[in-house]
Amino acid sequence: MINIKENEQLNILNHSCAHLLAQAVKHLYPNAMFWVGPVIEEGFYYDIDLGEKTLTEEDLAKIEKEMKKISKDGKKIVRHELTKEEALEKFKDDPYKIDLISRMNEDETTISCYSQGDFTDLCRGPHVDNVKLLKHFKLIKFSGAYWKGDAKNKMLQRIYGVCYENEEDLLNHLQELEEAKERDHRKIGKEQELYMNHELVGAGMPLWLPNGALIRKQLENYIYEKEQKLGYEHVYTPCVGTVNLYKTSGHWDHYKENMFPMMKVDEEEFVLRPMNCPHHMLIFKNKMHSYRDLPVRIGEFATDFRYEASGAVKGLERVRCMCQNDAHLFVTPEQIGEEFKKVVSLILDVYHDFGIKNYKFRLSLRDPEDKEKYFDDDKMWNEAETKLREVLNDLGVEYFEAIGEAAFYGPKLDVEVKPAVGPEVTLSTCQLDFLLPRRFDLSYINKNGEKETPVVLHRAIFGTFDRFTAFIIEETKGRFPTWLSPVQVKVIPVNSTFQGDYAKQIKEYLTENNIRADLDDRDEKLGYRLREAQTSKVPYTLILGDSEKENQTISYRLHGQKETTTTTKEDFLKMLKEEIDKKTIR
RNA sequence: GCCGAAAUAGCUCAAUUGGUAGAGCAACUGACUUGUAAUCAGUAGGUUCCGGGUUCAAGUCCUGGUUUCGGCACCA
Repeated sequence: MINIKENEQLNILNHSCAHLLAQAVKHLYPNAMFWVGPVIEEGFYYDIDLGEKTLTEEDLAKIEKEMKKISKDGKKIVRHELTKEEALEKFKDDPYKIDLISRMNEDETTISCYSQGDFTDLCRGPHVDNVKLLKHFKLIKFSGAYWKGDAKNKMLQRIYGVCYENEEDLLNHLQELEEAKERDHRKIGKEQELYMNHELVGAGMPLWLPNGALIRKQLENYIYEKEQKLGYEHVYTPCVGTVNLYKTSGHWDHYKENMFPMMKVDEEEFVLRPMNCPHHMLIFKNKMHSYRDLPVRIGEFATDFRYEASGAVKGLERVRCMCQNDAHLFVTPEQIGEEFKKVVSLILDVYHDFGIKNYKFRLSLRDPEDKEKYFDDDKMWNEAETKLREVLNDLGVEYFEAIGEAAFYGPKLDVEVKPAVGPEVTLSTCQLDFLLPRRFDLSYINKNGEKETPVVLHRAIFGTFDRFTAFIIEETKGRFPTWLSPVQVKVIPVNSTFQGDYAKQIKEYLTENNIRADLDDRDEKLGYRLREAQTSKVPYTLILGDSEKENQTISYRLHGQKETTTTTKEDFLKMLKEEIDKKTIR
């Protein structure tokens, strides 16, 4: 999909279209007041105060119609400058504009406006020079949005739209939106019986069905092997902990609102755990460590519970019960760089295996002004942030910095990906932490026989298995690579009466050799069963008839292909095994 | 949590102003015995998300809740 924001022509077009939208809204709702109408990757939006009025689908259609009408009228778009005083006078009844005008810098003497026909709006521009150039647009959706993005403020109404230079591009865009819906993991999750939800279980509490559970198990095995080879030690720890555990870690003060509420048993207070760091800290503390032992890498596939806002839960992507691919790395200060590098390399390695290409590294830093949110120790923060930058620059990894996105205990590197539908999410993360080891009074003995506090790296390569599975469903559009497919081979006898035994025999042969094979010897036409094998996206379909039986061969067809290849069962198995071992992406 | 919308058979969806809840696919039964993307016929399947209300009458209207969807806010 084209990034409209980064395409100069489309950027101007879409921003101009936002003004056209505002003008149309003003015609239909004269009391409407306007906040801002920026261009975003997928088009534009405008935040509008419509007073008591809330929009409907029909309203959207009306607005669009009015926009077409204004466009046809073909008024010129004219830029003019106002002094601050003139602007304040002109928009004196509009608190939103006054807010914008009052933000003018000291050195700015005038503020620019754009007028088109009967409509004028503050704007830096640039714009196209006539509304008639805005022809190929579509209003996509509308919703509430907080003024200035702050939940404490009033909610305005936001209308999203998109504009292109020609009808073909617009239609392409709309078609891409439709196609994105087709690969939404929630749709495929239902079609392929990967997971389900039930209102009795609760929102954000997915139940993994056999097919989904199988995929997840493969992912677990895959990353477990990788981590073992890299010197990780895996543990199991309880999903419930005392409140004191989280008071010790400091999480209680920062996140108790987002935890499932405390439960009291006799005189003890417990919570469902929202993360595993405290447990792993205590495991480290369980014995003395020499600097020679470090890094110590404690890994766990750990189930956590977070009380995500009701409006935030989404399929497998944002849930209230999740399983983290978690690990805590205990290192000496000198080892930070090297160990951080290893984590980034592991991320790159895994993404390569899965063929993941569209991702962004985000260096999440604290907002130094926000003393509330972040642990207050400037030296620690500066040290940590410098260290991460150093390593990233050293590795030559492209990244962007995000102020105010850090964890309360330290900066982090996040990997952002875009799901089929909805905003970007974090997949992998690696966080630097000087605080937690101190709070748990962790130590190791250094070269000089002195106690020293280790530094901790929190990291999750898959993030959570839930979210990673969601992502991989969308990446593959439900056409999983053979090693991940719940069913790898569908065995179909041409006629179940005549070749059924042979098919059964082949199916058994594959099953005994650890291939997930399914026999479809139903009394249905071959075409019907083949069609079903194709639509269910099974990687390999075996077709066994009289000629295969006589020659003791098998004929197979790869998903999405018409051609059939005939070979022996031994050669077929060998080929399959090789493909599965290599974890080849189809 | 906030602003909207939605919830009907296992799935995808119908049901006019409030007036007998239907279809396709799937399932089951039978016939057909099949060589590369849907054989035919029949059967069964519903407290219309859950409470409460209005009405002679509610899938439809009102109301409280749950879940889902589109955004916003949040995301250790």
